[in-house]
Amino acid sequence: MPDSALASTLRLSVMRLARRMRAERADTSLSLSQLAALATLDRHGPLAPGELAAHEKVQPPSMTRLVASLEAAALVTRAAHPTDGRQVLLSVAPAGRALLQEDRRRRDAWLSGQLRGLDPADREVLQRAVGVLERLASS
Amino acid sequence: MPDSALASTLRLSVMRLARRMRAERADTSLSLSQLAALATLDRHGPLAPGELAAHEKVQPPSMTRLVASLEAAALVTRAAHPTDGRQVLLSVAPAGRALLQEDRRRRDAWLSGQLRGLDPADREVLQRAVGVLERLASS
DNA sequence: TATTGTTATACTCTATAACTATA
DNA sequence: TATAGTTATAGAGTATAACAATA
Repeated sequence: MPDSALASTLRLSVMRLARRMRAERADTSLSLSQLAALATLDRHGPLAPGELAAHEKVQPPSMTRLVASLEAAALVTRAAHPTDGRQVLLSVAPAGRALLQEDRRRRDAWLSGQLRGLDPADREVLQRAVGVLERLASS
Repeated sequence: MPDSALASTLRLSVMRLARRMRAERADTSLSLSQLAALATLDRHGPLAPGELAAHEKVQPPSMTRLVASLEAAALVTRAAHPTDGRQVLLSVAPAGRALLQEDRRRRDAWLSGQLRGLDPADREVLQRAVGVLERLASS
């Protein structure tokens, strides 16, 4: 199989699987943007709105609105910056952390179930492929 | 590696790679919705707007607007239904087909380039993983 | 004067509800 | 009366421009 054919089939299968997994969380009350911002805040620890906007590749005004909705849902809290009065520090509230864990658990539950239905040989193939996929994604 | 751990790492790598590939077509003038509708019309052949809306999982009024934009760009053409005066049949115009091919070519070009940079052993792993990913996506 | 964040406003995409034309 | 499609209108989500507060 030449690279071009492998590229086409790999692209299609990855895109389809991503779409399938995304569909598996259709019942969450948060939008993907809100969930992504919350997850980033959880990974990086407390961030200012501007920094969070930069991480999420949205403009500051968009992040203002996004954060306001997360705050209204009591998923993030805001605190004054210790030295710079202009800045604000956002943190994930306990309820936000719980929501993230629940969301991950639900998505992984579906995929885990699918994986259990595979031949051991197929699981072995996937396990070796994961590292390669990861390298492709970050290149 | 237990299924749950494989599930987590597989989910992350697939999602990241999908995002990376999507980013590789940021310069196309069409939105993802427009491109998807055009591709579906290309795959299935002539369809009525309502059928196309059902395929794309959007409501008919949304498809009306979507189709109008594709028509304005001369990417699809519309024809009267032979027997039912209420219906309309949409087809991909030559320019639409050319655009689809160009879009696929550009995305595969990026991925092909990445694949050429891999060890032969890694390509072998991917080749065997593609089938498994495809089965997961369609389950 | 520069920087951080917010408010005001507009655009895109999609939805539901109401309307028109044909069966 | 039922169906296919369109138009009218509204609600997310994100953008740019203008503004307020602090450094």
